[in-house]
Amino acid sequence: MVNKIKDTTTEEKILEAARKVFIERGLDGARMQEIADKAGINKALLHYYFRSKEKLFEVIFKETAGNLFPKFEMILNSDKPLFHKIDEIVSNYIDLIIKNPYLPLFVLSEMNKSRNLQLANFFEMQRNKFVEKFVKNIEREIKRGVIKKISPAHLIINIFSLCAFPFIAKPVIGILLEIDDLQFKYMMEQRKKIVTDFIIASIKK
Amino acid sequence: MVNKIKDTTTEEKILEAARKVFIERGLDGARMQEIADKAGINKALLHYYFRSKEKLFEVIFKETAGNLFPKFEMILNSDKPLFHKIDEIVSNYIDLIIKNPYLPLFVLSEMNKSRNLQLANFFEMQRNKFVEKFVKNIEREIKRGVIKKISPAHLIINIFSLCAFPFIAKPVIGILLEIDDLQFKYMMEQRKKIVTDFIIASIKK
DNA sequence: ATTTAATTTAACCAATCAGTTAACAAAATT
DNA sequence: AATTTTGTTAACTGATTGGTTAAATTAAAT
Repeated sequence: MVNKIKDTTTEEKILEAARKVFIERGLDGARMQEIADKAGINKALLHYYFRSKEKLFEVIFKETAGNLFPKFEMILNSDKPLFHKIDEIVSNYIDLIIKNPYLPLFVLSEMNKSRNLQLANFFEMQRNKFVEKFVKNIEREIKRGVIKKISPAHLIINIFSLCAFPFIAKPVIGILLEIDDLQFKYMMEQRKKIVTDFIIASIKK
Repeated sequence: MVNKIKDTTTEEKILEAARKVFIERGLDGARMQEIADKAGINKALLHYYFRSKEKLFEVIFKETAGNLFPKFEMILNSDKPLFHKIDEIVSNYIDLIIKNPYLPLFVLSEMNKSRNLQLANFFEMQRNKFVEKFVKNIEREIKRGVIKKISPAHLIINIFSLCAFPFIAKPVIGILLEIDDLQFKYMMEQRKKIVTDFIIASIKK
C-alpha cells in the first residue's frame, strides 16, 4: 500500500511534523501527541512507522545535523584565492542558517545533553575531509606569505563562530540591541559581507 | 529555625543541586526527584522552599543569566585605549566562560524555547548601559581615526561570537578537530590572546 | 470475488512525574 | 516546661505521557 499518488505520504507527513516539534521543543520537550496532531494522524501511527520517540528523534537529528556540514570541499578544491574561498564559505553558510535559523542551536543543544553516544558518534562518520582540507589551504597561504601566521584551527573556529553565533543568541541580541525580527534578518544579510571583510582584514598581510 | 551553624543551609543545598541538574538537563529534562537526591533531602522540601519546578527554575535561570552579563562598564569607563579595553573584555569574558562552560548554551537554549515571557523580559531590566557605552566608545575611536569604519553593533556581535561560540560548539569541535577535553581547555586559554589579536588586527587602521 | 497483507484508529495500559497531605521532629517562643 | 512555629519525611494522588492492542479499514495479490 505504498502511496505514490498522494502528494505527501504518511511517513513524510510524520517527518515534517516531527521536524517542527523536535526543533521547537527539543527531545525532552517534544510530545508524541503534538507530532501526531500536526501530522493529522493517529498517535499509534508514529510507533507503527518509527517504533519509538527516540528512533524518530534520531532520524530527525541525523537529517538536521547532516545539513550543518554542507559540502564545502568543492569550494576548497578550486584554484581561486583563499580570500575568495572564505567569502564563498561565509556567504553560503550564513545563507544556509538564514534559511534554517534554529538548526545550529537545535543540533548543538541536543549534542550537549546527548546521553546517547550513538548520536555523538554520528559526526565522526559524517566528518568529511573538510577540516583537513581547510587546514592545508590555510597553511599553504601562510607559507606563500599571503596571510599572517595564525593557527588554522583557531581561524576555522573564528569563521564559524562569526557565522553561527548570532543566530543562537538571537533573543538576547534582539533585546540588547532593541531590534525586531525584520531588522535582525536584515542584519544577518549584511553579515555575509561584514563577516567576510572582518576576517580578511584580520589575516591579510 | 534558620540554620546558621551548618556550613550549608537546606536552601543552599537545593539551589546547588538544582543548578547542576537544570544546567545539565534543561528545564524539560530536569527531574525534581534528581534534584532532591543530589541535595540529599526529601522531594517535598523542594516545594516547601520553592513552590514549584517552574519557580525553582526561574531562580536558577535568573541567577545564571545574570552572570552572563558581567559589569564591563568599569572597563569601558576607563581612559585606556579601546584596544586595551577590548583585550580586557575578551580576556575576562573567556575566563568567565572557562569557569562556567555550560552557562552560555544553557541560557541561550532556554531563552529560545521560553514560553514564559517573564524570563525573556528579565533581560530588559538586566540590560545595563553596557551596549550603549560600548557603541559610543567604538564610534568615538572611528571618528578619531584610530579604527576603521565599522558598524558598532556588528563589531560587538563579532566580539562575543568569538568568545562564546566555541564553548557552545565544544562537542562538535572535539570531534572535528580530534581533541580531548584537556586540549580543548588549553585552546580556550590560548584564545584569550588569539581572539584579541584577531579583532584588533581587523579593525585597526 | 476472495484472501492476504498493509495501514489506520480508538481505547487502553503502565510508568513517570510534579505536587499534596498528614504525621512527625526540631527549634523557637512563651 | 508547655506551646507554637518551622522544618522534614513517607506515602499518596492525579495528570501526563510513551507505548500497546485489538479491531476496523483499505489496498494488493491470488
